[in-house]
Amino acid sequence: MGYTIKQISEKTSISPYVLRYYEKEGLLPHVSRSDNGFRFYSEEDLEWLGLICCLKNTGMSLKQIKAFVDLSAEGKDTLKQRCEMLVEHKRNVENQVQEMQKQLEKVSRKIVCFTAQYDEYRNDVQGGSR
Amino acid sequence: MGYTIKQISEKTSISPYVLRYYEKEGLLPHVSRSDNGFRFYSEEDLEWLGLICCLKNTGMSLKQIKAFVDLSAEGKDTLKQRCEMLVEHKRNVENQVQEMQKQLEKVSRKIVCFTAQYDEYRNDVQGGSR
DNA sequence: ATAAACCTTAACCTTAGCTCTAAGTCAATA
DNA sequence: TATTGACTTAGAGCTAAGGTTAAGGTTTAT
Repeated sequence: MGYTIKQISEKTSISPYVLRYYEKEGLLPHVSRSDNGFRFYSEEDLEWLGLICCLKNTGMSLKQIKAFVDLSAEGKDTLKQRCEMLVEHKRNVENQVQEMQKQLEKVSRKIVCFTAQYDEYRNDVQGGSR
Repeated sequence: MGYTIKQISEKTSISPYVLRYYEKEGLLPHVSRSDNGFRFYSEEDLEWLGLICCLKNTGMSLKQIKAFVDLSAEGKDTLKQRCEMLVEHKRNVENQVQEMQKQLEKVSRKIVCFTAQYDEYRNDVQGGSR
């Protein structure tokens, strides 16, 4: 029932430095402490961290994540707002992905073009089959 | 038949500073000069710039782009290598996109979860329909 | 002759996200 | 009891990437 910073670090592959840094920056508030003052992470903290990572992995900045966390701290009144935030983030990422795929199309065309040039070059220089 | 740095800047929305910077970093070599020493970009330069942007937009670092450009400078012998480079880049980006979509799935689930919580909250607090 | 557009070199800036150091506390172990 | 090791804090420093600007100068058009 609860983990040390090291255990969380191992579970998440986030270094203790970063875990403290995230907490300091307000991304992961309410982490409780043992009697000795050591951080003591609950299952809930671990879940939060999961969401944070997920947002981070989809390109949300720590600043934006903090905004989200701050809203959460205000309680259920902000549920709708938070929901909208996630929806918008999702939309943004989807757009980025789409844009990326469009650019990838261009890369693909370049590849075709380069491949053709290479084939031609092979024929020219090495006279054909190999 | 050729453009000044300003014209290229307008065509590409890349600032003159950045155009010079790219050139200095070797991303866009061979830009010729007028008699007065001013840069004079050819259609080919413009095309190169297009490829550069495309690679950049798909997340290739300037360093990697330079590596690609350097290979090009070595002539047709490196055609195959360049081709492979593009193919690998494409594969990388596709993987990233896929990973992104996986993470987006998680976000979607969170949204469902938040929406449910919000609905419940609405019923609780405001007694139902609105 | 004055301003606009360009040139070069090289220093500087910004953002983002860590990463580490120093100095100290606490608990278990030799 | 002394040492080791896991933790604590505040705050400085680092890295990477990609610009951006300043200073001082030349050329070309009005």
